[in-house]
Amino acid sequence: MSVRELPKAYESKDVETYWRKLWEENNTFTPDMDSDAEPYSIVIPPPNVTGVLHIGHALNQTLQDVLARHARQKGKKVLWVPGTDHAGISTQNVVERALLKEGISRHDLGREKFLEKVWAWKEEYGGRILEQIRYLGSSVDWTRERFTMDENLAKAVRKVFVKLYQDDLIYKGKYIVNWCPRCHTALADDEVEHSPQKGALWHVKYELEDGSGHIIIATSRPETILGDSAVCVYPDDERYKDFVGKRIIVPIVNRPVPIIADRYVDKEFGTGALKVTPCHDPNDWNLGNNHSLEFIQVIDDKGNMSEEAGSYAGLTREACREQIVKDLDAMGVLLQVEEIDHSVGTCYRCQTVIEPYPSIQWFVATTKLAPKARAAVPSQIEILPETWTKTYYNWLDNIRDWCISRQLWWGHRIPAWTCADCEELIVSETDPTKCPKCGSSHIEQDPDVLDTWFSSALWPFSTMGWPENTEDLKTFYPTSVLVTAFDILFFWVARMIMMGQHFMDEIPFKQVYIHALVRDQHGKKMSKSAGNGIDPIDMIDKFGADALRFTLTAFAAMGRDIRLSEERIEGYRHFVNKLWNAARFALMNLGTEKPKSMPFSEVKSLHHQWILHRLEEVKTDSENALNAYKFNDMAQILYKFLWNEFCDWYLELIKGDFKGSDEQKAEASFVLYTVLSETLALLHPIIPFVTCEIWQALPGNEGTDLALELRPANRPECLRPKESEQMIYIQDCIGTIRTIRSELNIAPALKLSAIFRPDSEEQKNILEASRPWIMFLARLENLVIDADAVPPKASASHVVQGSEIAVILEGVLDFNTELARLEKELGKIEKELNGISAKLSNENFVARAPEAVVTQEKERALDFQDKQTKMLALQKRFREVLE
RNA sequence: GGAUGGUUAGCUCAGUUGGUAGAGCAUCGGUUUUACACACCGAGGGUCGGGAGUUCGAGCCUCUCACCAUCCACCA
Repeated sequence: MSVRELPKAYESKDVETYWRKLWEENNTFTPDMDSDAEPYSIVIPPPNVTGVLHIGHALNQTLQDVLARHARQKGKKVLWVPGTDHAGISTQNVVERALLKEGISRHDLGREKFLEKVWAWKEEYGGRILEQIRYLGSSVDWTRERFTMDENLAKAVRKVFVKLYQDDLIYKGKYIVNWCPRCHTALADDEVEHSPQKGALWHVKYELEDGSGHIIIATSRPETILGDSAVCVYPDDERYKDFVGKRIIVPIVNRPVPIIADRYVDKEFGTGALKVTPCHDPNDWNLGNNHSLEFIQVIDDKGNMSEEAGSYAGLTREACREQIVKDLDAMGVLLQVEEIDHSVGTCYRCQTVIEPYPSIQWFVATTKLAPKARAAVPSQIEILPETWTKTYYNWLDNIRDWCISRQLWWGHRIPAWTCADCEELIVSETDPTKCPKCGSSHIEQDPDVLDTWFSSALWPFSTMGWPENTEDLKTFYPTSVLVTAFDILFFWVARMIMMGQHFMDEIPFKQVYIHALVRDQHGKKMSKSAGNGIDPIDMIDKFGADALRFTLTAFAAMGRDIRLSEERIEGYRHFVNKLWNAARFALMNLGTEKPKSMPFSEVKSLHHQWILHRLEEVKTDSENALNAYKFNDMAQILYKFLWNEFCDWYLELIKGDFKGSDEQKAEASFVLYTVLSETLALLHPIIPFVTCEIWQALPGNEGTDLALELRPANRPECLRPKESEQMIYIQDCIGTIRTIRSELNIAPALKLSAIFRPDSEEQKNILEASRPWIMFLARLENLVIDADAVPPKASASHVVQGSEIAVILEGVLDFNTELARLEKELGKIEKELNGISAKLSNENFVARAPEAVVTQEKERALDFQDKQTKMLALQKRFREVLE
């Protein structure tokens, strides 16, 4: 590779394409298994194979990449596993919809043909989201790409299922489950989303069979009246006490049913009497079992009224409700319609209203696995931010068994068979050919597949080759950290912990970092349907991947959601460009030779000492920030250093050096090269493309890849707090003159004269040494440094750290303006002094505050008094000019 | 109903054992100072949601109220 020169403007597109290709062709991010380095591993939260990269993925990817690249820089053996999830319902829906456009349903094709179609779809479009992840520059190991339906992962799934079954942790049974009539499958409790909706309570009169009275029942689902098999009241309820044990007539169907009593009923709600429909409500299901009631199923698997519904059979549940309400009204038993707000469960994939539906399903006894998973936090697994720990506990403490069977075709088919002859249930890792009990070959595999999250729960070890005891597994399990959003804490994180504990005898990750959800400017969750989404690919096209990455990193404060807008990304594009131009400036001055290195102890000039000192601080601070997962702090520390210190001051200060002596040039070249190189390395985890591009353009780096370089080591000998303070003093002096210029509206081109009156010998020396900088940066033509100098009356002055700075204004401007400025400044000082003296005159403060605080306040008071005295003198002098 | 987070400059947000309120963007004024107008120099702008308490001292700790989010549970 030859040296590639930096064009005048940063062109993200070409640069990103170049490096992406290079990294992939060289397998740059495939770990060296022979190395003895400390392992560091992350598994990607596998996005749905149907997915399109959204901004949340981009955040998730960026943070993981920052961690992975940083770990690599620390010399660790890093593995970051990429892959996708087969996403049962979503994918099946997508393919079904596509087929429907051709007028074909999956039933027309049959299971086998349909699955072929899904696989074909996956081959064609399933790589899309990984393709998009590539655009972000994620340093994953592409040679280890996984899919939850890969052969080996399927093997893992079967082994896990069989083992859990043998351990009595998987069981099969008939239960009322959440059923999506549109997707035509069961859903787990946490796959049901509750959304508030306007509804009604219909008050319906039920007559007692013996004619001795009636009970008014309030129901929000009148269509289920058809399936009523009891009326339930609270045991001691005065209103209904005498009715318990009698029979009551269900209207419409005229069915006599028992009146039962159960503490489950809430006396306060509605009329305090509950109609019981065991087949269509989970609570009623329990009542039905406990009280041995009749189970009458009036709604079928498609959400339509069944044969049991008599004349209503065939109607949709919505149409039936309408009709029944009319009929009840006609019969005169509908007494009242009360509007209510309640929440309705909907399918998290298609938003169809969930129907509680009794059916035979498979369950994982998560109630038994939960206590151990709970105990792992925080002793073995640290959840960050810590506040999520409580949420995690809360969920596990209230967990119910996990329904894992789905009535879909796309997914891991349940490895269970039933013998048609003897009804033996066979659960096996390998496909059986005959019944082990009766020897019959008439065996049928269970038609259901497993919940997508079942295979996802195995992801940390299945991707590494389990159940084989592979090198990957030995080296990289448990993984170092899991980075994810909180919305899948339950779906995924908790279940991975359970499975890891059960099958690996070890937790799957040591830390869980929960990052923010990305919202729009108004705090709304970004979504395609709301139309407020920011497409990361668009942003990359417009501003570059680095700009997007830096933005996301800078916004990733712990425990807070991110409100993102395009302007923010554009803003950080400026930062990338700033870095680019700083590098161009450096290259211009450095030439083509790598500067000759020198011992840092021989770096004598104040500005070099200062920037090297600051670089050390930045190394430490940014590292500490990242170790604490304070990504935003890390980004900000680097941003400010690069822009406000390196560019705004250091590059300006060395302009003179490059016009100066050979010695000056050599020193400046060496320090500039060092600081730029190391800053690039520090920034690299956040903005890999631009830093790599600049790096390879630096003399001596031809053909090298910054992604493979170690993080610059600390150099304690470069820490020079004292010299750093001195540099800041010089900056303050220059700033003061600039402020005077600006406030008095002095043309920038006009060169001025100034008198500095240092407060000490030390200050004098510093000022003398910095004379060229002050003259250049403050645009002076004449500078006197002398404690005894007397500034002319016509001058504007200011006090910096005890030294007076006077800008001579001889015939330059309006003196009233300067007087006004002085007065304003004096006002500020007085306000400060009042505050401090109020404190110091407070006996309690002096007596009780720590001595250091009191001393500090006293010193501040002295400083301000000194400043005040000097400025009052100036004011006086100035007034004399005006007279 | 239970829980969590938030309320700080016009906007988006930092603020680490309580000790001088910060940044970026936006605004305003000025600038062809040979890396960068995606820039440079400078300025203005906050009774830290309301109230009470603890303390010498509160953006930070306690209580309370309000509003905005979010999660969990759910009543027929």
